[in-house]
Order: sequence, then C-alpha cells, then structure tokens
Amino acid sequence: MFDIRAIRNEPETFDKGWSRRGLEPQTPAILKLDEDRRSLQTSLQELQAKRNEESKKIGLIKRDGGDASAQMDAVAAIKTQMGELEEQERDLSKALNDLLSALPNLMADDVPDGADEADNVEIHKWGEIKSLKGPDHVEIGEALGLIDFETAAKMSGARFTILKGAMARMERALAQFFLDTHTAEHDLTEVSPPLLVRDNALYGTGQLPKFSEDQFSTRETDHYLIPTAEVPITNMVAGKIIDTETLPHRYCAHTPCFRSEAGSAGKDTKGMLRQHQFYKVEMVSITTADKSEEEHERMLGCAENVLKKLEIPFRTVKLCSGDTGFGATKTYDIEVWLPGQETYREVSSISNCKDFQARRMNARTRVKGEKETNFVHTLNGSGVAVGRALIAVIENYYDPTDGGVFVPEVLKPYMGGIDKIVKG
RNA sequence: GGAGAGGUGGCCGAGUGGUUUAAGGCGCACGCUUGGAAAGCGUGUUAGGGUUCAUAGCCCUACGUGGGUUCAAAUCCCAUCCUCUCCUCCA
Repeated sequence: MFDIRAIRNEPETFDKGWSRRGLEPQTPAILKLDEDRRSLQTSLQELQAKRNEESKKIGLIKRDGGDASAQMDAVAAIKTQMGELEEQERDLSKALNDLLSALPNLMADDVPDGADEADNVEIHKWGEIKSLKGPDHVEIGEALGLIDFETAAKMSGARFTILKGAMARMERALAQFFLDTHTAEHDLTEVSPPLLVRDNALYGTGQLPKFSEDQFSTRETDHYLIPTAEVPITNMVAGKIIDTETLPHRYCAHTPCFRSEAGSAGKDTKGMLRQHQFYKVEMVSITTADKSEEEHERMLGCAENVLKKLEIPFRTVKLCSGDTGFGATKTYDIEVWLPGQETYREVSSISNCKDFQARRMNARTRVKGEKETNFVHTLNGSGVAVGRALIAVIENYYDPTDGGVFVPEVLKPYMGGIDKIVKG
C-alpha cells in the first residue's frame, strides 16, 4: 500500500517505478479518484458539521420543554442530502482502495532492469562444486527406497512426496540445524505460529487480493493455509505501535508451506522441487526505516551461513525488476548447485519490503515519549527451504560407489551419529 | 457443539437516546513548590482524515468490526470477530 500524499506530491516517481514492472501509468486514475473523493468528503463534512450543530438545538429545545418539530424537519432535510454523498464517497473510496491494493511495491534504485530470471545479476559464488553432474534426487532416493512419489500421488495427487526412514529424519535434521543455528548464532527468536490464517493476514503481507488463486483455503471456515511463515510472523506486528528502542525484532520459524502452484503447470513436475506442501525455515525482521537495508544484508548473511556450514556450493543473485516479487523493493535469491539438474536452483529468497506491508497492516513504531509514529520496515527471507536443501544434500553428497548419501558433518548430531544413508 | 457474561483512551473504570466536548482514577509529560526529592497543587496527555502556505485555527470520523433504526447512538436492533465462565468433546 502507498502513501496517497506521496503519490499526490510526486506522481512521476510512482509511474516511473511501476513502469519498471511493465505497468502503464497509474497515477492519472489514482489522482482523479483521490481528488473526487476529497472534494466529496469536504462537502460531506460540511453537511455533517451543520447537522451536528442543528441536532444539538433539538436537544436543548426538548430539555426546555419546547416544541422541536420544525427543527427536526430541518435536520431531516440535511440528512437526505447526506445520504447520496455518503454513498458516492463510499464507492470512490472503495475504487481507490481496490486500485491501490493491487499495485506492486516500488523497487530500490539498485535493482537491475530485466524481464525474467535470466536477467538476474550474480553477486557472488561460494563453495567448490565437487560433482558437476550426477543422478538427481529422484533417482537416488527411489533407489534407496526412501523417497516415494507414487504412493503419495495415490492419496494426494501430483506434487506430494513421502519420505521414509533416514530420509525423513534428514529432513527433520535440516530443520533443527537451521533453527538451532539461527537462534544460537544469529540471535533470532524462534516462533511457532498458526498455519491457518484469515484473509486480512494475507492482505497485510500482500498475497491478497491479487494472488488468491495461489492459496489453499479451508472449505468450512474461510481460513487460508499459509504459503510461507512470513504471513503469520509478519502479522504479529499488525495494528501495533512498537517502542522504537525494542527494534529490531528478529524471528525465525519452521513451518509447512502450502501453495497451489496455479501458474506453474508443467514446470518442475518431476521430483520434490516444486510441491504443494513443503517445509521451510523462515526469517522475519521488523526494523526502523533507517536500518532496513543493513538488516537485509544481515539476513542474507544468516541464510548463506547455514549453507556454508552444510558445505553446499551456492551462488547469490540480485533479482532483476521483472523477477522481483509484488511486495519487495529488493530481493536476493540464494541458489544451490544441483548436480542432477546441472544448474543452480533457488533455496532462499530474501526481500526488503520496507513500509509496503507495514502500511497494509498498520504496523508502526514510536520513540518513547514522542508523539510521531512511523511505519516499520518488514523483511523476510528463507533460512532456508528445507525440502530443497534436502535435494541439495542428496545430490551433492551422493556416493556413486554404492548409491548412498553421506551425512553432512553438521547434521550428524541430529542423525543419531550415522555417517551415511545407505540402502537398508 | 450447548448455555451465559463481556469488549469504552497507554492502563483501570463510569456511562441504557440529547449540556459526553467520554466522568473519575492510575500512569506519563511539563510547570509551581524544594537545598534536592517525595507529597501536594496546576496544566497537559488517543488515532485517522479534511481544509490550509501552515507545525496555527476550524471541522469530520472513530467507544472490537460491519450494517441498520433515529432529527440525534458508547447507549436501541442485526450480523460478525475476540475474550472469559460453565457444560460437551478432545490431542
């Protein structure tokens, strides 16, 4: 959401910003609605003031035992006038609001122009690629008898997976390792949030109203299944005024994520790369405006650190304008090397939304003792996607001599001390 | 799922149709007082919006949320959300 006054003051900035996302100039329509609404509001308020004033006289006349019927008729006439204006005002407000809530955030100046992921800019690479090419996780997992897509499909359809034995445990181990690292080394506070939320929460983080077809929802109760823990965690500050000195607030959570993948038919159909349900450890930071860029870099460091400890080669890219998400001003993706695909694939996406979400959910901060409030800045990032990290471990730690998968050093404490997953 | 109670400012809490411009208290801020403090006294203390050169003034809106009744709603009606108590169920 946007500050309508900022749009009034510098419409060119907004149109220029939106044009980077391929949108036609939006401000003429916005400003027209805004102007109409305000002039209507002004006349409506004048009528309201008049009504209040005249109404009070009725009270006074009645208190003194007089006959107020003439005065009552006069006020009734004002009210008739107001009715129409109220309706028009409501329609205009709704139209303006609908328009604004469907518009994406403006991007940071240093976001490169580009159409799609091919135009993303690599920032750096880390790690040594040991196997350039190899079997993919489907082949490895099925041969070990520990990943089962067929059985999952029978009960749930496509894009679901069953993990068994040491593979199920490794998924859990990754999540524990991520959480322990973030809480112990990165000073994030662990959260266990609701997995079902109402529409207003999704509106706050920007998935609604525009992306409703990407969400799963419950038939009986009008809940949505969270597509990421970003939704419930960020919404923890909705409607609040936070003491500035307590910021930043840094959280992480391990949750399942549910996505309909409505627009992805035919994409990544093989394996567990793109699922309707997957686990992810998510990080969220709430900061003041002057600290959010610094926090963004810090968050990137947190995500990269867990991959370094896992010793999985990755590269970090800055998303171009065409690939940057709806609510973000700037996004870094971290991509891990997958020998099975002979390419890098995303395991983490880290975004600074600045005040975009905060405005939608009315999340503010105030310095103690001062009167002025400001919107907080919100940031979110995967730290990291558990399912995809598991794929990376399987493919990068594969042992061609026996078809097994070595256990990364940092996961051993979580794996009952075993060194390797082998066919049982 | 059944029965009931309730949601008022930062907090507590009064208020069942019109001098509510939301009493009173606590807290907080400032001032007076003091050698300094406490106590006491005084003043102030919500948010969003419109108008405006304006941070001045004036005005509008908001008593969980959304509708409605009325000349007039914190107060009456309907819906909805949330909290609490009891029963039922349950990991």
